[in-house]
Amino acid sequence: MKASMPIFLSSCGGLTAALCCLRTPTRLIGHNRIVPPRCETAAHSSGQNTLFPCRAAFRGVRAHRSSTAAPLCSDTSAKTARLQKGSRTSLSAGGGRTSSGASAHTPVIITSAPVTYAHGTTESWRPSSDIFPVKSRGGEWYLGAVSLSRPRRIMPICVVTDTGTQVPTHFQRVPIPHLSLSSACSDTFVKAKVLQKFPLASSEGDYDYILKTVIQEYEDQQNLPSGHTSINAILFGPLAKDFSQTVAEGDLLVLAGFTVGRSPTVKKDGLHPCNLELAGGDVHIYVYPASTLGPSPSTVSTRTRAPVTEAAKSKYAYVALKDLKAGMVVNIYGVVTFFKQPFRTKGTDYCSTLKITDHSDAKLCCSIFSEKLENHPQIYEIGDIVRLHRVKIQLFNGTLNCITTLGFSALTFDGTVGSPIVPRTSSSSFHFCDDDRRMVERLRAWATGQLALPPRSAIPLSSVRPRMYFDLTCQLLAKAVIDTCCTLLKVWDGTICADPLLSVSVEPVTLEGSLAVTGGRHNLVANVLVYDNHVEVARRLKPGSYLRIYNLHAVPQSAEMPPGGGGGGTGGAGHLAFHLHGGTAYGRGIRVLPEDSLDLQELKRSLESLENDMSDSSLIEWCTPPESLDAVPEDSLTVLKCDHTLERVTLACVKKTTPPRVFHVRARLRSYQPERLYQALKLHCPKCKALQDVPDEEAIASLFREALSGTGCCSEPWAFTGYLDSSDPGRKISLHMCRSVEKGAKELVFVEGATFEEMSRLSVGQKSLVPVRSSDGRMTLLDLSAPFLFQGPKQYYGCTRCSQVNCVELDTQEKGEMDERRIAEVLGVQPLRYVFLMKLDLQDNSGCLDALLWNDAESFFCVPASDAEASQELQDWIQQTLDKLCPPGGCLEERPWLDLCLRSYTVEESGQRTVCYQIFSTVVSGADV
DNA sequence: GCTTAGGGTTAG
Repeated sequence: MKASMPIFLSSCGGLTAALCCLRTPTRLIGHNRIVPPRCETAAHSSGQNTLFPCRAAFRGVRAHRSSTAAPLCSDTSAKTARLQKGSRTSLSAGGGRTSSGASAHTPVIITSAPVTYAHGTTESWRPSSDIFPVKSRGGEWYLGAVSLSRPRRIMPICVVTDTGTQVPTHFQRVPIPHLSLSSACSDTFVKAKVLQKFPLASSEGDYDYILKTVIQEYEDQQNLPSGHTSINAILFGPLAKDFSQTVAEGDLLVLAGFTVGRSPTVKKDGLHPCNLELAGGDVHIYVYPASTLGPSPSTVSTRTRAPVTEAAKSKYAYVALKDLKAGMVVNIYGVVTFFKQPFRTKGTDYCSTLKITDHSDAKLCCSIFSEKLENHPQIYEIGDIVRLHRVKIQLFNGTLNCITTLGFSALTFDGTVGSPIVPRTSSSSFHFCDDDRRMVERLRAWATGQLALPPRSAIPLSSVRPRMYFDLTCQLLAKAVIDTCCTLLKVWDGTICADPLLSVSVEPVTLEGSLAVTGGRHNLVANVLVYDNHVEVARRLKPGSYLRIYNLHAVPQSAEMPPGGGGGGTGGAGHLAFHLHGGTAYGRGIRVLPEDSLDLQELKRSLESLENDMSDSSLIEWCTPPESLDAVPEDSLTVLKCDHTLERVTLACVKKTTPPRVFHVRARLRSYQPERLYQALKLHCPKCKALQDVPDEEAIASLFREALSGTGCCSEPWAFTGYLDSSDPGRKISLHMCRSVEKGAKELVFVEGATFEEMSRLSVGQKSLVPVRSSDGRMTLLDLSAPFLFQGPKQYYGCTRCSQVNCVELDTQEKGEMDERRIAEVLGVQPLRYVFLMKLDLQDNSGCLDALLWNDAESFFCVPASDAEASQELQDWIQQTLDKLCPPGGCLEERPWLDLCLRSYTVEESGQRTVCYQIFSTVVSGADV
């Protein structure tokens, strides 16, 4: 006898069995087990630290991406000459420029290096259409055909003198921090200032010349995204030569037609991990000479901006701290020995408290008042050097201190000997000269020899011990408001704490940011609880930014926390939580460190070595905002039905996280198993979790034939028995009705002596037929590998393990109809449930992933599996659906996108843990209408 | 125009 050996689905099983079953649907697999997800409803309920990336973290990004074609320059005054709408520039061969519009509407750009043709040129022209295409229409510049002529050598570098010029509206600006290896470069541009231009170099490769330049995102946007704002751009060939001749440091560029490559110097220069490569005819560069630019945009810190004036001698006098007297208004220099980040006073201002000393060995406490945070000195650590202008010396409690007076300003410098002397300031205009440089160097050198100066207190997470107070330099990954006086910050610094870290989970919707970049690695993420006055600062922090948190307290948990309690914290005794207590004692506070801060070097090294350990894609994950996925214009063929709002992530991101988790992904269906639908239909025992194939008809027919031999008389007290002629001469088919027929169970008929084919024919239009055989004078069911119940076209199976059938004794007290469940119960049969089980091979731009379609498969197709089993029409419908999701023969790029809700979970089999994924809460479009 | 703070651990 051919019997189905089931696959078992229980709490200790594995995925492989199910997949085996998919691959070899008619072969029977025994005693393997599959784990259904332990966490059926909420991935974060397991107590693990789970994160659901929140859209809010990228709000700024989206806002930016939607605003295409921002004016290149803010000056769009009426003096800007423009072409009339629809007009076209043409230039005569004989000399003077002619235009279909008035001369007042002549474009004032146009250059083709090495000779620049600018507004008012007397160069002679003739029509040509093969030159750098520029067209002005409605006041905007387009890349399109234009008839300018007499090009000598036409290169795609344009010097723009019209400050109202705009880029074509279909071009989209990409902020440099958002560039990644996977960036789509067509119809995009970057807008950046030339920080550094290296000398033109000759090259032996495909190009004769090569030139490197460092450009920086042009800071004219509110909420400039965090990340690397400076990037290397490499120009090749004639372009490099022209760039060398045309462009100067300080110029503003608009670059289009570039490609993005990996920067080989990222470790050395600490700039963007990618570089821009510019070669060939697709490249277009608009150059806005520094002289034509207005004042620098003011929305972003100008900490690295070059001073406006630089002279050898200072026009300011600085007083040594030992020479200060009460009542003086002075300019001073000092080395910071204590400081508090600006905090709100009871008055109108923020106050920074600092204590400084200098080579005269005097000490001075300073109170800096300003209602603008940017006017406060940007002090990152003890040892920094400050220059304070116009402070008033006063006596308080017998000691001198100083406070700000009108005209106060501050510069801050890193205190490390030998490091670049770059003043930190928000002021666009400040005086800085060689005297200042010498003063900073002198104070640095002096401070280095001062043992009395307090040590710097920033340490990595790996050095943190329980109960310590310390300063942490870190990157903010995500944050969540806990209540009005507490905010949670999830941070990391790339090092692993020796003590286990407390894990704090919060409602997914409240979390802003993403932990995806950590790849789900344990003990990397510190949970910082920020209290009281620091909540205001925390509210302004953007995930991805770099922070220094001062006087952070490592607090070991005293006892095991109750599951789900205590604000979602999990972890046993000794797990470290980090508290930034209220108040400003010991300089407690938070400071955002700029991307290019020297103070971030160690952190970046740690994060870099982590990244090297992880796949390259992790970098791309971090650099690529999820909005790039949103940009996919196609509609999805599936619809999410879940009630949670999750940031959509890539499949690579899904694979990097630790289960259990829930994700939203958008992917294409590369293939699916099994290929034949009937093989996807399984029988599942809800009791023992066994999963088995639906027996094929031949096997069932064989069971029925075997049962014929046992036919004989039995002594069941049937209420009624009728007989039918069978297809075999002499064989009768008995139809028994039990005594309960008198009570209403009349549609339950026991059929003895029928073949499977006869049984199938008999069941047409019948409510409930149960095939039986006689054994030792008693009536019993057939082997449970055959259906135990026929209802019209539907056939029901029982679990051979869990059913307890002896003889059929149907002396029930039933009244009315019995459904299949009740019939099974009365017969002692544990019914099996029809289920779908498929493996979908998904792919997106980041990679591929196998996901099971199982528990939610019926709702995915909106077809009950038991109905599909009996309905050719429904099976055809499912097959057509699968053909739509994964058109046979088509290439992957042509396949539709599918929005999917995925859940990850772990299964354990033979001591091996495997991560599995299932599709949930997803419905094929139109299936549910 | 004046005031604010005036260092020195929360107690979650």
